[in-house]
Amino acid sequence: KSPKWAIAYKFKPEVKETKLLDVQYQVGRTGAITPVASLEPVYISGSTVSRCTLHNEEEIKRLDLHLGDTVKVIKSGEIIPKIIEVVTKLRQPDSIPISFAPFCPVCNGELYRGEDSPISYCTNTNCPAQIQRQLEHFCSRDAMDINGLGESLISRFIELGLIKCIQDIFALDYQSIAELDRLGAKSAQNLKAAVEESKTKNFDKVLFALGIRYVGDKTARTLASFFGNIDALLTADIETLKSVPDIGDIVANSVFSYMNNDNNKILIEDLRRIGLNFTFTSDQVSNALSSRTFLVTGTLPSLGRKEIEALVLKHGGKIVSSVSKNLDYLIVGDNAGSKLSKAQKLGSVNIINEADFIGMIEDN
DNA sequence: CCTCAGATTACGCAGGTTAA
DNA sequence: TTAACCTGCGTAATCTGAGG
Repeated sequence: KSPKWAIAYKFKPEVKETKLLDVQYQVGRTGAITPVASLEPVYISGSTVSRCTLHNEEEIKRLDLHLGDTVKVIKSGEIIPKIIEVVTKLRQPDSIPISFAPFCPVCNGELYRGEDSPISYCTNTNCPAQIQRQLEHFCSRDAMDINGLGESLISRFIELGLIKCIQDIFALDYQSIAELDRLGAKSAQNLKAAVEESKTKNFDKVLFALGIRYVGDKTARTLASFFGNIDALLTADIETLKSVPDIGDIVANSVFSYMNNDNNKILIEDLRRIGLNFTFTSDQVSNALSSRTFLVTGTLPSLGRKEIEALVLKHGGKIVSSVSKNLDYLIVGDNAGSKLSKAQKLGSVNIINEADFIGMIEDN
């Protein structure tokens, strides 16, 4: 068995030194506080790096970061910036050690960090940052896919008081939006069309969009197809939830408490009234790919990845998110990266192209 | 207890669209 | 033409849940 670093460092990464200018704290959808380093921009392996995640409090301690420190930076896998260490001999003697944010950087709410968790969470459920991230998640491509309503527009709409909660997305006043700076009649019309389009999304996307803790896109689909509709989920007890394949104690409890929270019940009823889809419609047309797993890497000649992934599901196959011995087929396009080399190394994965894949399903 | 995969959070680039 | 923004492509690190 090869050690982990053999995959991570296929090429010896380029190491550059730069300065730590600041540490900012981001608040995620779940309230997780993530420290991010602001760096003096430095050119490494083909692009300029100016920010770098520090993951959590322990990582800051491990590196023993001080403000203004000179740090060594690499791009892991040629993509993701990482601080590997501090050049301590260049440290100013009076420099201040970085201490983790004592409160939520956005709402000043108390932070909570569990006994054996390295991650701190903002405990204020009304934290504006959390609400903004929840809205972004709801509109995002893999959820309701409301084209045009991204990070910056959501932030503007919140500031203008146009949006306070998910329901408000469906009650926007497009005439006043058309008069906003840098928007116009065309933008407003596009946005309206995108919001309407989202009402046709299948139940699994809606369930994912709600942003229930531990329920990502795959778990959402599992739950949607098992229960079939929201009422079955709303009334499911813990035991029933745990009986679903791939659902264990923690996820079952997370779903149960979401479904039994009064605010969430109101949200679901409002969205149902607005016309969102709370019943799962199977779009499966054949069993040609049943019990086989697929993954796409690179850019395919004619189909987008989302299209391929939809086709796999339609024919009864399963999409996985990483290369492992459980992967049956890797569909490879141009500019494939580390997934291809990992699959070749494993040897057990069938490596195919778009045409091969089409061939597998075309008689159905 | 161990292994694997999913969930979450993160960064960079190219390219398209739209308003100004 | 340009600025601003979004989309859609690529990726890693970390933690943690699920299940053998």
